[in-house]
Amino acid sequence: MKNRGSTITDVARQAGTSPATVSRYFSNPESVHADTGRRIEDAANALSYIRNRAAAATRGQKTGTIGMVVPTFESSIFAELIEHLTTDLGALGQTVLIASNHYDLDREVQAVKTFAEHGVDGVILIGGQHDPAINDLLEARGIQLLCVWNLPQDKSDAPDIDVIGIDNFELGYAAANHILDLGHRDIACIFGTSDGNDRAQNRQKGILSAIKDRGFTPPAHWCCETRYDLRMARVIATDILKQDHRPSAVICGNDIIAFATIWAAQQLGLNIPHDLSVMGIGDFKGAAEMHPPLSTIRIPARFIGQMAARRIMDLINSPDENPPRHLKIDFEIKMRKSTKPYLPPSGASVE
Amino acid sequence: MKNRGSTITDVARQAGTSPATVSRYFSNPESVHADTGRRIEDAANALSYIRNRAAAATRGQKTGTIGMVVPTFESSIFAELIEHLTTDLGALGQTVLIASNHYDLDREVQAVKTFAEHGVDGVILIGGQHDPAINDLLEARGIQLLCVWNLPQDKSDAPDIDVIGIDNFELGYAAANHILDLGHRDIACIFGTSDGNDRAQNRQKGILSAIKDRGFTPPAHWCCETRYDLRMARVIATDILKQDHRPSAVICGNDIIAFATIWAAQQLGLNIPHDLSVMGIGDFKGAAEMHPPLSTIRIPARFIGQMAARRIMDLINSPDENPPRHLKIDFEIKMRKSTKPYLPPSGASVE
DNA sequence: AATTTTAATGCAAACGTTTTCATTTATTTA
DNA sequence: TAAATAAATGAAAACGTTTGCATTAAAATT
Repeated sequence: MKNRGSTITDVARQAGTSPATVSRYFSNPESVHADTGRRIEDAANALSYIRNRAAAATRGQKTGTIGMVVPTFESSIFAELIEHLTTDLGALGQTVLIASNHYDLDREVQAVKTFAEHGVDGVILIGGQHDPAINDLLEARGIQLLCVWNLPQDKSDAPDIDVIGIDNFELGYAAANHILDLGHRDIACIFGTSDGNDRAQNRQKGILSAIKDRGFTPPAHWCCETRYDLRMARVIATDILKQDHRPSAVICGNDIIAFATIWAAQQLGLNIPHDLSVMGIGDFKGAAEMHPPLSTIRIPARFIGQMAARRIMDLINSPDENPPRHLKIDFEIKMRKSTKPYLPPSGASVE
Repeated sequence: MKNRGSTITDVARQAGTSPATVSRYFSNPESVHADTGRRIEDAANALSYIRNRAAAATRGQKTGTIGMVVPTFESSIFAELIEHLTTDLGALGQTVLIASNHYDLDREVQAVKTFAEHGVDGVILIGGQHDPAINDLLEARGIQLLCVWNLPQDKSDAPDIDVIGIDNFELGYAAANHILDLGHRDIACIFGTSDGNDRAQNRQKGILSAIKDRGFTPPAHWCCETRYDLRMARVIATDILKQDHRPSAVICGNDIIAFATIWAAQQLGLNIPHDLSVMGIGDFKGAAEMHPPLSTIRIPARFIGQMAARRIMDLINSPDENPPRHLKIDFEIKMRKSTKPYLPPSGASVE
C-alpha cells in the first residue's frame, strides 16, 4: 500500500507561496527570490518532501532517465563501461534504467519498448547491430539514441546514428600484427561467436586480413569460434594444443578466450610464453595481474563510458546542434609477458 | 524535442470505445470483452501506441519499477546476481533502475532518494549495512525494501527488514575449517577491507573463530586486509610469501584475493598446491577454469537473484501477507586443486 | 416472461506536477 | 517623480492516465 507523501502544494502552503513557485525552485533555483527559496527549502525539509518525477513527466518533457541495454553483466567485458557510464550519468542527475539482452536482438527491442513506456530521455545500446524497429520507435518518440563500444564496420553504415567506439577490424588487425611482428607463422585463432555480434565479426575479419596481408593462410583446423565462456573456450583451446603439430602462437578474440587458452596450456604443462605465445583483446580485469601477465589490447572502456555520458546529455539537451557523428576511440597495445619472439624449436638449425 | 505519440484516447477513438476500457485492457486484458480487446489491439498497433507509464503512475499506484543499488559492477562479485535479478524481474514485467555506490553509504542514500522520486515500487540493496535514513524514507512512502546477499550477523538485528542471503560468519568458518581439516597450521589470512562492509567483517570473524576454536592463533604479520582489487591484493600476497618463514596455506577473503594470491605465488616460482594451499570464497567466474582450479566456497548468486526477484514482487503485491523474514541460503564447498593436505617439508622427520 | 445477477462499458474526477499568461512588486531610466 | 523595464510570483489549464460510480447489456435464475 503505497503512501503518497507530501506534495508540492503542501510545501507551497507551508512556505507561504504558490505551487508554481515551488516547482520553479526545484527545477531552477535561481529563478526564485533567495528568501523565498530558503522558505521553500525549509518547508520541504520539514515535510520531508520528495519530488514526484512521474507527475512532473506528464506535464514536462523530460524524465531524467536513460535506458541502457547491455548484452550481459556476467562477463567483465562491459562491467567497466557500465560502471563509469552509470556513475557519470548519476552525477549529471540522470537515473539509469537497465536491462541485459543476452545477445538476443529481440529481447533488446522489448527492453527499448519498455524504456519508451517509461519515457526515457535517451537510450544507450552496445554495438552496432540492432533491430531497425528500435530506430523507428525512438525516432517517432523523439528519444535520443547513442550506440557505444564499437563503430560500424562500414563508415557509411548507419550515418544517422550517433556512435562512440573503437574499430574492431583495426583491433583485430593490430592484435594479429603484434604476433606476426614477433615472427610467428604457425598461428591459431580462437574467435568469439560471430553470429549476431558485429564486434566479433569485424575483429575476426581484421585478424584474418592481417595474416593474409603477409601472405599466410591459417589452416582451418586452427581457426575456430567459441562463446565468450571460459569453460567452452578452454575445451577448444585444449583441442588445438593437444594436436601433435602445435601452433607457436594463439590469437584470441578477447581476453576471456585468452585466459582460457593460457590455463588450458598450463594444464597441459606448457610454459607461457616459452612454448606458446597468447595474445588477447580487451585488457579485462586481471589481464595485467595474472601469471604471466597477458599481452593484449586495451579498449578504454572507462573513457568510452565517460564520453558516452557526456554525449547522450548533449543529444538530449540540444539535439539540433548535435547531428549524428561517429567518434572513433583509440586503443593501445599492451605488450606484457604472454607473448615473445618466435624461436625455432631447439635442435633445429638455421641456415 | 520529445514527440508525444498517440494517447490512450486516440486508441479509444480508433477502436470505437472509451479511454477507460482501453486502460483496463492494458492493465488487465481479461476484464474487457474479447472482441473489444481485439479492436483495441488493432487500433494500438495501427497507431503504434506506447503506454505512458509516467502518466499512469500519477493516478495509479504502481510504476512497475524496482530500484537497485550495488556496490560496483566492476568486480565479478555481484555480476551473476545482477544478471539474474534483472532478467527475472524483466520477465515479471518490471523495469530495473540501477546505481552503484562504490561502497559508499552516503551515495546509497542519494540513489535511494532518487529512486523514490521516480516512484519505484521496491528497492533492493546489497548487504545489511545501510544508512537508517533509507529505511525511514522508504517506510514513509510505503516502498518495499529487500536486502540481499548476506544475513545480518546478529539474528535479532534488523528484524523489520526482509533479507535473503548467506551467513558470512559461517562462510568464513567453513573456509577456514577446510584448510584446518587438511592439517595446515601455518596459515595466513588476507581479508577484504572490513570498513563499511559487514560482509567482509563477518567473514573475517568467522575465519578467525575457526582458527581459534582449534587452539591456534595466526601471527599478526600473516593477517592483513586489502581492497577487493587484484593489484593491491597481489602486492600484499607477495609481501607475505616473500618472508623467509612462509605459511603453508592462505585463506582469502574472497576469490579476487585468491586469484591474486595464486598469481603472486606463481610469479615467485611457487607451485600451487604443492608449495602453498590457497582457499577462496565466492566461486567467481574463472575459479573453476583457472590453473590450478581454485578451491573455494560457492555462493549461489543465481539462486539468490531468482529468489529475490520473486520475493520483492510478493512484498509489493501483498505486503500485509508477507511480514519481514530472514531467509538463509546455503553455500557449498568446492574442493578443487588449489588446496591439498599439509605435508611436513621434505627432509623433516616425523616421530 | 419477469426478475435477478453478472459482465462490460462509459463518464468524469483525480493524480501532482509544469508552464503560459497575467499580475504585482522592485528596480532602473528619463 | 513619473514612466519604463525587469524580476518575482500567482492562477489556472494541461499532461495522459486510472478508477469509483453509474449505467447498460447480457446471462442466469425463477
